[in-house]
Amino acid sequence: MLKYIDNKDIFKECGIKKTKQRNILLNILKEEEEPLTAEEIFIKARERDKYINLSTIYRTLNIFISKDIAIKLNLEKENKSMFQLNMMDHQHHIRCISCNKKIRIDKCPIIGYEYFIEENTNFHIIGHKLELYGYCSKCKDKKQ
Amino acid sequence: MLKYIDNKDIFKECGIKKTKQRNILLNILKEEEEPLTAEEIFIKARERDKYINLSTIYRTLNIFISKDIAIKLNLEKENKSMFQLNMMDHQHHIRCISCNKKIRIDKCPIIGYEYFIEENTNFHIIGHKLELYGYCSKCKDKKQ
DNA sequence: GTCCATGCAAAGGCTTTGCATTATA
DNA sequence: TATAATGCAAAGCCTTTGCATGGAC
Repeated sequence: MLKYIDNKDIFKECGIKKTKQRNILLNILKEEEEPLTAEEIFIKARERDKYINLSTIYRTLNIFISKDIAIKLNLEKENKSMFQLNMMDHQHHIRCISCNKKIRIDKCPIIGYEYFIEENTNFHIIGHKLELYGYCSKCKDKKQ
Repeated sequence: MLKYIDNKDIFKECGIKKTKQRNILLNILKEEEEPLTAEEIFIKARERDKYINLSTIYRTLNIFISKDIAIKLNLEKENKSMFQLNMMDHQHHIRCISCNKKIRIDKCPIIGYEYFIEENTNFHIIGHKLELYGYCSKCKDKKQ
């Protein structure tokens, strides 16, 4: 899991430079269980670097997302995005009900929604199972 | 299902006035299977009313959402919201793994995501099953 | 006739971008 | 030293809001 890998190695693996700002932001994401808005991240970052700029936050988060270090969530009630460390161990699949082909879905739509549901139901959510099903591209064509 | 209920009755039930603009917008949502951005709705609406304004679109959609006529989706890749007729027949539950209590989740996090997955996988999605589980508020407290 | 809805224009809020400066490899 | 990252300010885009006008009940 990303959380336990050294920042230096993560940056190296992604081919991006290690900077003080990126280090701070990655630490914040690692420390935080829940998704954060850019502004919340900004506030936390300012506690560690008095001069870090909001545009650096956004630029860095976008790089993290493109490198799959982080994921971006858009909760329904919010009109701002939330960001979270990419929990890479979490996987879902979509299954073809005709030929049984399976493909992996690499982004879980429920992360972030769990958080939203927790707020609304007062449940503490431990996990979920999601199964999507339909017709794969080949079987879809055959049907027509 | 909302789709087959007369607009006039929907407005009456919600206690809002029937206007030409609201009628047009509700028809657009009823006709469309897929979620639309405010701008897409605006363009379609302009074909039916040359003078309808974007702010009316947003205002009306927000009213529709507050009345549960429509739902708002925030897909991860987009930074704008998408809107869709509320398919009220679709339900999920969250289950307490301690006392087995179940509560209904009234908004499905997968609607809209199916659409996104279809684009990325070329599947034609027929449906999905989602099960969330955790500890309800009472059992959560007992544990502590 | 009253109150709510609309159009228009302007403002608000989140996010991105251009450019000069600074820091990394 | 060359290249990439940052800070700052400004712009961009989506969405909301104030206000006068128009329309529904």
